[in-house]
Amino acid sequence: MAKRITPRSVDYSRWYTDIVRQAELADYAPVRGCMIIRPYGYTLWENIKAGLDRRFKETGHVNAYFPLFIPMSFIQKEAQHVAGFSPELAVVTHGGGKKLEEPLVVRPTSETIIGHAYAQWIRSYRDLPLLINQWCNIVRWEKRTRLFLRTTEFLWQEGHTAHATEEEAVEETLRMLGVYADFAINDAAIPVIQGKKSQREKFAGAVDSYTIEAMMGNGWALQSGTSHFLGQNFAKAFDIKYLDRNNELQHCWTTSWGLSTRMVGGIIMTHGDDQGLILPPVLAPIQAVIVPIWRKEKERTVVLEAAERVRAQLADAGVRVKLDDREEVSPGFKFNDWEMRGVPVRVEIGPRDVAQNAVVLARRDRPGKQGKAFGVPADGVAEVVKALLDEVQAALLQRATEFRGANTHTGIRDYEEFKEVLVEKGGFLRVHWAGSPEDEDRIKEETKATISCYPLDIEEGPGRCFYTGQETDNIAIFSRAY
RNA sequence: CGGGGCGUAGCGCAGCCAGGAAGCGCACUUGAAUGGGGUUCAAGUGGUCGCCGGUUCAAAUCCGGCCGCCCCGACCA
Repeated sequence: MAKRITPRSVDYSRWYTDIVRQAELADYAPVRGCMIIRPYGYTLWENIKAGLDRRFKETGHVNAYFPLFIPMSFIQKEAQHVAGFSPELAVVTHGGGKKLEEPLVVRPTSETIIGHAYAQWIRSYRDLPLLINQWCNIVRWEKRTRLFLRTTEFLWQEGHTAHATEEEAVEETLRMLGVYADFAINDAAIPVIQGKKSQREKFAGAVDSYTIEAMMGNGWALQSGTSHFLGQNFAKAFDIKYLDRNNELQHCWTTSWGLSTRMVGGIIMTHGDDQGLILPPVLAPIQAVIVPIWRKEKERTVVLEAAERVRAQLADAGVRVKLDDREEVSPGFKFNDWEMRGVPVRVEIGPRDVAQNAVVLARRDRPGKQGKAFGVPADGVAEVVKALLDEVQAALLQRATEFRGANTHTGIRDYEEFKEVLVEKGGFLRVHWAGSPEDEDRIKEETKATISCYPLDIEEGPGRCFYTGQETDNIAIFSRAY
């Protein structure tokens, strides 16, 4: 078996691509920048969807579907929006063999077409708030693409809400940011920082953009979900108005928030190691895999019977389990194969185990013998496995949190030190910041680092900006970013 | 869109400079033995050499054009 993963230390991008291809998450499509999401990768996405969708419903949102095609004129109604998205639009100019009167944009996001609908649906304050989400595909003509992280077409959800007051809309924006953070931390085991985007990095058309930022295994930041306070920008562009209690016509305040298949890339780069993928149990398509081991034909039968009993026991307990009864590959091969695919827990059953009515359990997050428990009684193994899955879930979050802590640098006093730390250590540089957008641009040009966010929770007191020397309360996190 | 690299079997590559029978490793198929950390042996299957054109008796190889992919930059979830 020649399947090998390029070690992270040799080439981090190749390591990433190797995992995506070899774990069969996705393949390149015949069209540039597009990907085929394979069943294993798609099941992971389905589990992400389930975790988010449940949270959306719990917070009062409902799902709907809006069209893929958006009239070009819609995109042009909001000045910032059109400026931001024009370069990456895919446009349909012909239909049914004829040139269209008005070109249709393949949705790069749906604020405009949803705004159009909201303008018709909303009449009175009694219609508010309007809380709708949609799951769909998106097309943005990106110059440079990478599987899951940035593809020409991707899958996501986009929530779009309309509110009577600014306060309510801001509250919604932050509530959904919190929902994303809760999902990332508890389901994906990815510690994230909730923060505000700099004006330079915010969504085209938003008043303020908020983000959950995660640290990848190479120290780079990944914006893993965003929530936008849109003010009245789109309400004004699309005439989304309501009559308030005093019978006065008011513009609505709107929000939008999205999380995409990029999250899959985040999971890979947060947890994976040189053996391959490591999936958090809550989201893993297969939570436990059973590898039977035998020598002789007689052993084969009893081992497979025992393995099947364990499989049934786990399945009944609600564990997503697979019995790998392939005969053409050796147990050793299967160990490596499932490790590469990131399955959190492996159950090994051989003749010796059957003899003592026991199994061997191995956890993916601890390689080799350290992660193995021998002689686990087969009766009641389901409870043990479930507890182990919880343990692995917690351990992944803890490890990622410690990694982020170890690679977050504070107390940087000046620009020289900033550059030195960035080059030598990388990771997040958490600094006092009072610079202008132009300063931000200059730093990006000189160091490639950007402001990944202004974190919302700040323990630091006032301090001196490392760049301008000004006294400030404001904290920024700089880093290289995807 | 600029810089670099690469297109030969499913994957990774050699062959090209110096034109003359399309090869190697892995994967795949079949059989046998094996099976507690990437098993071994044997026999097989599989190719419009990225595409189009040119030179030549003869092109994977030389010449011209085009296309695609990967990496690095400017732009972005």
